[in-house]
Amino acid sequence: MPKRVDHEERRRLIAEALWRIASSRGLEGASLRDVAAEAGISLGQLQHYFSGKDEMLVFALEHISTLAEARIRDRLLALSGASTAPSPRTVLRECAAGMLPLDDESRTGLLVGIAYFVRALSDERMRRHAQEGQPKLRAFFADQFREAVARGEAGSGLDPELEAMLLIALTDGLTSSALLEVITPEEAMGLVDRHLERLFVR
Amino acid sequence: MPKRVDHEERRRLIAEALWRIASSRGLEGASLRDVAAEAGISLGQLQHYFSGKDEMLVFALEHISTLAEARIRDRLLALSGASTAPSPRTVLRECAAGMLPLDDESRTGLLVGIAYFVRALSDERMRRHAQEGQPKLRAFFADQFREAVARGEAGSGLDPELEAMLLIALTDGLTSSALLEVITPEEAMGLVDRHLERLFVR
DNA sequence: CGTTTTACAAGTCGGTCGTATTGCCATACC
DNA sequence: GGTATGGCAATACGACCGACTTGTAAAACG
Repeated sequence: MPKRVDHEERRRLIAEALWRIASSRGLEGASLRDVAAEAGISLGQLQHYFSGKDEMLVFALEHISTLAEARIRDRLLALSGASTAPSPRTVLRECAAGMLPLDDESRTGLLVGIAYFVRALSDERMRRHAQEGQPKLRAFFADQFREAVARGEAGSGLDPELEAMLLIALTDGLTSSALLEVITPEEAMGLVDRHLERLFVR
Repeated sequence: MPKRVDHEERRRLIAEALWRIASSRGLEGASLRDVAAEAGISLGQLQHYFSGKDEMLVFALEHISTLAEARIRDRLLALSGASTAPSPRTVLRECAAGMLPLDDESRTGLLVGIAYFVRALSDERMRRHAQEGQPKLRAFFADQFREAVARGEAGSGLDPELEAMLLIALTDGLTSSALLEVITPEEAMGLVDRHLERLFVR
């Protein structure tokens, strides 16, 4: 055998090349040849690491959602490191911030996510993947709202599950507007704050 | 010349065939041949009515947004016909309902809209089109909120412009979730009601 | 040291895409 | 009634696409 190569590492490299293309030209506009060129490798080499286009797509999706999750997790860890037990409101704000296209990295990630979202709309198998992530996030948000109510930081008339869905939908919608440049990412964040301010007692 | 044909009528017919494909397979999956087949005509005939694919796409987009607008307008007219001067809250609720995928027609329209939205993300010219619609809707929503504040039906601390953006973003986000079948359209409508209930005084 | 296995390159294949070309038929007009 | 013209069909073209096959070099292993 020739030099031993870390397969996973190479696959990640290729996935990142795919993101760069998908975020600028869309997922449909990312051919195997384009991705290979973007990654600086040959088509043959790319095919050596993925059995087909579908496998590459799925791998890249799982990898990017893992990264996005980690990014938010880091954000939360940094938060709970500073003071003891951050308030639910702060946690929710920070999560929402992590879901908005506030920097180039998350912007790229969101564009890629939308490309997959579109495919999920007409692809049964992809839809399953896309549906999996949301309940987990919703449960986490709901927990935060529950905690807030328990602490008396939010009104008791507040339904944690419903508010979780509302906040997620709101963030998603603001993300769309921001990506379309109808509003700026900063305005989007301001609107999230506005929404949260209404939910939590002063 | 042979039999005279209503060009606009034919173009609309073709546009509707395009929607049916775009709503099930996405815009990228709609080739001229597919659209022609769906419309029950030959590729040559389709080409006779559109100078190229781009022109067909733009026409279909303008046509569908016109229809969606008319649908909501009808809804509002039916509303103001029943009683005198419907409350802003009712108007906003009805608009939001018109923007959600509550029936098959609006569902198809939204899927097509998303297909265009995606293209707009990476296509400068399409983005202009997409950006145009929102300010008008936002201004209308803001007017409703202003009216509500003036009538004393909503708290005076409410910023009409911000609330308009929030409601639009929320509706968009809920639409995405509903199309992905993470929530049902009825749940989406319920969440809009929940949001509106918080904004308006009881 | 020879064999096997891995990493990669290059080319080919059938298919589909948007577009352009060509031609025929039917009709309206001079 | 010839002819110009609009409606439409058929076909071809060049550029891609994803998948597959083949060839080659190099490193690990017996």
